[in-house]
Amino acid sequence: MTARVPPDFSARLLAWFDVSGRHDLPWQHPRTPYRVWLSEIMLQQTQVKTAAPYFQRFVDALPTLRDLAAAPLDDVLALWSGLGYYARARNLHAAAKQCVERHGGELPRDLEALTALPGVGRSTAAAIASQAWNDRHAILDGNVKRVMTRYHGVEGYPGLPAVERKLWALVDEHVASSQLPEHRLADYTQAQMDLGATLCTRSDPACVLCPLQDDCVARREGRIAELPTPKPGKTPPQKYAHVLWAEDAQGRILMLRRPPTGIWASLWTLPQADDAEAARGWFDEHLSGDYAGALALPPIDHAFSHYKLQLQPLRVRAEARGKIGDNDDLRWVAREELASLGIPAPIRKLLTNQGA
DNA sequence: AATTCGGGGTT
DNA sequence: AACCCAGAATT
Repeated sequence: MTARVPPDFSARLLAWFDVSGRHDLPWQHPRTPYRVWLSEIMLQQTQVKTAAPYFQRFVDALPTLRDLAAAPLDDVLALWSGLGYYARARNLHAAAKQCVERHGGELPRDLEALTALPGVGRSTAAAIASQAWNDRHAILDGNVKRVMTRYHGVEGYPGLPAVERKLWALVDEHVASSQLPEHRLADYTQAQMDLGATLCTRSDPACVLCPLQDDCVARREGRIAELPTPKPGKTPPQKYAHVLWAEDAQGRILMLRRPPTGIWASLWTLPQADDAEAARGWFDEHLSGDYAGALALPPIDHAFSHYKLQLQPLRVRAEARGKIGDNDDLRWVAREELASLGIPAPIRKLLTNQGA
């Protein structure tokens, strides 16, 4: 299904971008490869409004790729704390080290080398190359998928491999257009994302303002509300766990670092157990105190994309039974120190809300 | 190629 | 509560 691309497609899009695009995003000034890369990683599955303050804080703390590579992982995770998808932070850190070792401390200007970096896939690599160096590569993120499915009337959930394959073919065809000047690939990439984010939105798109409205299939056929095809629904399983909020006489909280893989990898959390008995067992093994007098706090509901988790917090005064502190993955943490640790959002909320 | 992984915000 | 969001890694 090779769809025809009007010769003035990119010209119309760029003209719209010059007037109505976003030209003042934090990573655009200055637009260095490091800042472009960082922004692209932060913006994976994350809206601009959410990522922007994190970006500013991150580059203030770690202004260059070499700063990032030299920083402890805990510092990077702390800067990421609250942003979600923490594998992105670990991959970012690993990729920075890789750039120092293999690419002279710079991002490689090569699509394959970029894709070889952890956390960088085809679309992100193309976004970096086009935005940092105006190289001619097509991206396919959520915004572009939405624009393309509507403009070309592509049916089927865009996350399906077969549909995604069609969409890649389409965006490649668009970017190959001779009407797209060499020096405007960065703008072209940004224009598509801006169009998708600000105008061709999921619900109630502003078609009357769209530079592509005249030849948009969804618009012409009145199928704007049906495209892109929504994700097939499925009910995620409900899981339960208990978390132990143990506090010593000085008001410090016992926290542990999760393993480097799996959920909340490498983040600091409260000790967690599958059920009440296991929680009691963990307490008896590591702590002593008035477990019977523990306070059961209101349960926390947290949703992941593939399951739901309800956490039952139990707050208890305790002291260490053996030595705690000689193990780097389990230690007492003062409240003032919480801000500097990478902590999952629901746990941070629990510790902060129920404060002193 | 298909499946799995995964956190916060919005509606 | 369902759904969305500048996807990548794994199998």
